[in-house]
Amino acid sequence: MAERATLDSVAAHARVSRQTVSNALNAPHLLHPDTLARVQSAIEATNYRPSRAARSLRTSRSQLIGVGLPAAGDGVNGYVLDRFLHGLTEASGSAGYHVLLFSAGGDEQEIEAYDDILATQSLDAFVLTSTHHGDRRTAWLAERDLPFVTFGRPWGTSAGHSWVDVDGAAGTHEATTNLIAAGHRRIAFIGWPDGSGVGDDRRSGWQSAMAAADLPTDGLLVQDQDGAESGRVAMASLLTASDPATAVVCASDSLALGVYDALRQVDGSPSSRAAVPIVGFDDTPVAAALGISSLAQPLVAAAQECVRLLLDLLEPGPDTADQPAHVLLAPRLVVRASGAGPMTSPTDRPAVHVGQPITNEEGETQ
Amino acid sequence: MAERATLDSVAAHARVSRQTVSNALNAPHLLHPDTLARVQSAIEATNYRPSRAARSLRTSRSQLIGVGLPAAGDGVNGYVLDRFLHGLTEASGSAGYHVLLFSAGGDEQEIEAYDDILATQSLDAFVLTSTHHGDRRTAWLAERDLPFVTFGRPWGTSAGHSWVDVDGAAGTHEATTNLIAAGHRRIAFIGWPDGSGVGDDRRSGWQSAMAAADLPTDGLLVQDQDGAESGRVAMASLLTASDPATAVVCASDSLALGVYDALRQVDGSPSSRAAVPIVGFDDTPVAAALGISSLAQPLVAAAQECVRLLLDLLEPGPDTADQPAHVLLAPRLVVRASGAGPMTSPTDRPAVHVGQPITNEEGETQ
DNA sequence: CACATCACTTGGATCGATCAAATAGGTGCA
DNA sequence: TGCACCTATTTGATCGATCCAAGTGATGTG
Repeated sequence: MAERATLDSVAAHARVSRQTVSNALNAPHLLHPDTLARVQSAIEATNYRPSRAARSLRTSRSQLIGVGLPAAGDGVNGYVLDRFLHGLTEASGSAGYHVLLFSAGGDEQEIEAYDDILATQSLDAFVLTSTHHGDRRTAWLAERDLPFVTFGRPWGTSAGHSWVDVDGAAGTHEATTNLIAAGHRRIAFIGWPDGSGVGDDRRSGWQSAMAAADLPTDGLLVQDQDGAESGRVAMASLLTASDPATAVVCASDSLALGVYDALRQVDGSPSSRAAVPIVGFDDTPVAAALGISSLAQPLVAAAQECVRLLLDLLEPGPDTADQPAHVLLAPRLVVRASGAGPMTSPTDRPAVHVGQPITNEEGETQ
Repeated sequence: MAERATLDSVAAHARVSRQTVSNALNAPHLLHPDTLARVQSAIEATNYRPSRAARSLRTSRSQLIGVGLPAAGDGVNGYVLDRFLHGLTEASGSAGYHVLLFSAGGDEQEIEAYDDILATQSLDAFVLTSTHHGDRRTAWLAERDLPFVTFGRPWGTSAGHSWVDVDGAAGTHEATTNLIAAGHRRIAFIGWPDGSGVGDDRRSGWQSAMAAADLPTDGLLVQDQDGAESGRVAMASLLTASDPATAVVCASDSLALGVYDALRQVDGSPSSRAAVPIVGFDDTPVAAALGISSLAQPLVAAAQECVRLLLDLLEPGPDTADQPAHVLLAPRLVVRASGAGPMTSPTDRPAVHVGQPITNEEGETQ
């Protein structure tokens, strides 16, 4: 294996000076076409690639973007994070950047990591996930003029920075409207306790859709911590009500899984599953496996937007706005349940009442 | 905000030379205790941290470890990868390293990324996941003497490199033995088609446990691609057999989910769930949510081992072995199902027999 | 013909750390 | 006294890129 090629070795090979080779890469318009061609073939021949360390030292830019991994189980679930990281890696890669991970057990610990990174000048920018009320990280970063973008709105605080987020309310609104169009009137929402920005947002979409159709929501809202067990309990209570729900929108796939389970408990026949349509959130493999409808976050697109906004900060062009930008993406409703049309109508199929294990063979009509 | 502290500025502050400050960090034993203390307080006062770029340029080490993100849905699932990345970030962080992501759509694309990284000298080492038969990546890296560790055995090829893996066979063996001890005799295994190293490994543990107890396995093995639907179909066929299974061990939680669903279809009452104990693999949130037993991979420990082996390669000590090291970790059996003892005995609860009109596909037995 | 202009190319200094070798000061031993 | 030796610290060179200012011809212009 030959020695690593350097700027000098390439220059010698092409019979030009160091700087000319450098220009061939960074400012090709300065070179005479013939020279450029000669240098490029020399670069090719020696398989030259500029040393990241040297370039970084001189330019004080590392071409690295940091992402704090949220503590497991906190906020974003593994599947969502995984896909987001994928998108981020791809998008930043094609812009010449790489993604660096650092662990972030909590705000303070994460800030400590920022401090270290700032001092060692090892990162150009940050992407924050799992924004929440009273997030101290954004203020810390803003104070020091470090470029960053958050995936998630700055709940509570005013937005002094750029962010990208998925419009949860629009998603649940669409899902609910869809169910209403299919004839449902008693559509329940199972979500999280008030106070979590994301949860409140998702709930509000359901509320607005119900309000827009003049449908009452009394007895249709259940709020509990995330998890299948919560969904199970919630669904059980919704079914025993005097005027039970005929469809359910959930703030997460975990809750949806619980709901699915509760419905199976009432009636195990496969066809009746669709009788009470369920809509989850995040479109995880679980939803796909069980045939539950779900709202898919456009994670790759979100990641691309994050990178785009970061690049605006890192390499501002002439037409780059000075104001921080905000991007809100709509989730996509993935309709599954019984492979039929948008949502099953309750007029076609009787609503499930508890106590009587309805054996409904109806099957996949329509 | 003050200027970034450099080696020189700290030296001036402590009234010593550059090199002395450098030694205070890298070779403290060379300094006089008094000098050391003086320098350290100067470092403290100026919040000095060595520039990564400069250090990297001089030492030609980046303190970065690369991890190729496997294409989504391929091999490792998001949850497992997430936890592994967490562990890796933590473990390498405490060793002074950071984790860099790069996308890897396939072997070739990944190798291209290696080439780039090699040329720019931007990474010190690699961690590979999702090793498979005929993996070209390891050979490529080994040829060029690049330090790397795989999380996953080198299936098929001989092991010329260090690796860490989870002993799937030991896990399924333990689970099966446990079920046998609880009185089960007809224990099925639902896995993947022959040829995938991981799948074959997990199957073999069940086989050896059955053999050790002199139990026949005829009609108890079903192999199909991963996914809940496969599990559902497999379980349906197992139940309709003349001598049906009373317990099931699965190669994945996805399959286990399908099995769970198929059992609910037969009998929806909650207590009967435990009648046919299910054991999944990976201990994902789905298993936890549904109360399915599962084999948890010690991902944090695996990540720590990966880092330890990498450090042996990167910073060999006097007592470091020259031979590549292999670490095999045992998964942990997480028993859930009905909160009772290890596994439910079939004598306590009647096994589920079918007889109902279930239309079965007669599927891939063998 | 001198001089400014333009297109292209070059050499020197620099980023901030580490490596290698040299220096200053003390101690031991002949 | 003289020389070797050890400790503690300093000086100069270097890693490989980019920035900056200066240098070379060729051409156009008054």
